[in-house]
Amino acid sequence: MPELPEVETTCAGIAPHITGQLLRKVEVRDGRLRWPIPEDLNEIVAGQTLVKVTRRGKYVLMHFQTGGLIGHLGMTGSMRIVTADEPPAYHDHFDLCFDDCLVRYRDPRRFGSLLWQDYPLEEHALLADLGPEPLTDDFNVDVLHTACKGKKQPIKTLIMDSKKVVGVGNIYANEALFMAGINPNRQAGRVSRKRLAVLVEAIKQVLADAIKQGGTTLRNFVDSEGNPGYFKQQLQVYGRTGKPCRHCGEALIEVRLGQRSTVYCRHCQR
DNA sequence: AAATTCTCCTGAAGGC
DNA sequence: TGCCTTCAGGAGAATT
Repeated sequence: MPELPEVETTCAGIAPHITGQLLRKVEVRDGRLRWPIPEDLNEIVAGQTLVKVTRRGKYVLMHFQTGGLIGHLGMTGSMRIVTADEPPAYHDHFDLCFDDCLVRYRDPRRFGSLLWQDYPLEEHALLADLGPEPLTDDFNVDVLHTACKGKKQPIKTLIMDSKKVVGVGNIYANEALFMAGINPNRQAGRVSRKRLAVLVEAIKQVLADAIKQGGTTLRNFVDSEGNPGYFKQQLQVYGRTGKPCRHCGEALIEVRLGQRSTVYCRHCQR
């Protein structure tokens, strides 16, 4: 499942191949994604030149002349560069056909999306209310402290709320909370400012480390097979229910928070 | 207003 | 071996 680091890796992987190129056509084989791919998308964007590729949260933004494509990889989406003679496989739902190559989108569970927005892109409903980027200075202890003030919701669900901060998925939320020594169940408003500062740094570090990992698996990513980057990194808690905490040895426990599996150490995380 | 639950989907994994 | 059920989860929508 693509998390922010995988999206970052995807953007970095496709950008050099398509930046400055003319988009000839959007070839949609199955437009039934999270939201249907707009019927008139090809009419709008075909013939426009790609100016740049950026990322906002987990959204891939392809900036053209009059607006941009807003892509999301959902749970199982991937974008890779292929040549025009490569036949599409099952679940390859659309191609962005540029002059020299195609961006081929594959997504078995179809939780992803492809939408269009005229400039300015941030006016799109999906982008308008997003919180700060976690790896910039816009995400800091002041912002998080304000967001947590008076909140009774668990700290874990708060940091996974894209209106508070973008790009913190379930895996990295688990890992960051372990790194910060904070119990995922703890009410957000009852985490001290000092500990929130530690959490901010943990989130930044976990994501930055994963981007480094993602960078190392870029080739796999483009090749097709290969595990996503986070499988290669040393996960401390996610997927380790019942196994010994790497700090104290106590068995890690799992609970459900907001329908998401939450793993933590009762001893190390308060 | 805030917090929780539901929803989309398919492939993998587990049970018998 | 095969069929069934359960689970995973991003994140907006719906509900409490």
